[in-house]
Amino acid sequence: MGRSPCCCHDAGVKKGPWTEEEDKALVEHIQKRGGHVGSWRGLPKAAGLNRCGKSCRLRWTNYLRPDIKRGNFSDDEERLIIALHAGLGNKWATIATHLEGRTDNEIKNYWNTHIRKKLLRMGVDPVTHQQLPPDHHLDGASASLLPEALLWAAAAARLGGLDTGALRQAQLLQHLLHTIGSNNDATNLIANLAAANSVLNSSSRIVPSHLLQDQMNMLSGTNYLQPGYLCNTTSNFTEQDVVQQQLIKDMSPGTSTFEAAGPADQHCNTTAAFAARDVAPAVDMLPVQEFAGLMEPMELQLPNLCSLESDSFWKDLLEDGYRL
DNA sequence: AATGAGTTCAACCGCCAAAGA
DNA sequence: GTCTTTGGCGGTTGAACTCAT
Repeated sequence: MGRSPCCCHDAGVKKGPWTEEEDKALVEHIQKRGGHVGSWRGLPKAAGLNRCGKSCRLRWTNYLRPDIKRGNFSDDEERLIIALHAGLGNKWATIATHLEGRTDNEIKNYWNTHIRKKLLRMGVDPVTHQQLPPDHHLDGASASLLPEALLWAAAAARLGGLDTGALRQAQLLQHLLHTIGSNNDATNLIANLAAANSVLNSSSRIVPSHLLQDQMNMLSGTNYLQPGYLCNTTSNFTEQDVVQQQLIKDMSPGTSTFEAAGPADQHCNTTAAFAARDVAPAVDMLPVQEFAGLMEPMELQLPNLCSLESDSFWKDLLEDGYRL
């Protein structure tokens, strides 16, 4: 025999919205035990609640826990959710572990009510993160792996046990991905990916050659990196981004390539400007030299580059990518 | 002010893997 | 080793709220 049946099936157990009194009883009970719940099944009786243990757990984890952050999602949080969802899919609990004080339920709700609609308005499939065809009818093959997800997986596999140098490489790669996301020229993108591979660490490449080839094959048959996908996705918060604030300072107003960029890209603010100036060299330029020149000033700014995330964040994210 | 449509989000439902008996 | 429960997860619902007419 196993354990006794779950209380959830008991008749007379209250359901629906929680009252203030119930909240108070639950919080006081858990606090009395030093924040340790023990058995959720036994909790309602011990706390004097006519509720199912499962309902108590949900109420505590999604609403009453003291470390839950209230209020609107910040722009950084929104960007992080999109990036994590691109790699992890609907794994809300895993995504929630990367957003301090946010619950999986809250993130799921925010995705379904805000981000999902936003992406659809932009013509981006919120499931695959690929651009929808003009008629918005997806074919089955469009659910292929993302370039970003593939790169993350490759980076994670490559890094294994993280050290400072490897972490730095990952940060640079992350920034590169963000930058090239606003570039509409697949040829230049491939050239710069190859360059990045060479420059980041010539003795220990982040992106294995065969995966880079996969990227090239994928990009040649996809419209994922259409103008403004990532930069439009993030267009309402990149102004606050530390990296881009730095880039604004670096930009000279009369830079010809910036002025030559289309209105849509200019709308994408500094990310597009950065891409137009530095990451989209003519095909006949030497990509390695171009990229080396690009990375040099960035490396000096590294302490600010990923101010949003801690080292453990990156380690966790890379491990998630590896498990994909 | 009344009403209906649209939106939000707390809570529930059902499934599954892990663990206990 | 098998059966059963528990805890956790993702999907879904519906009451409350907001907005437009």
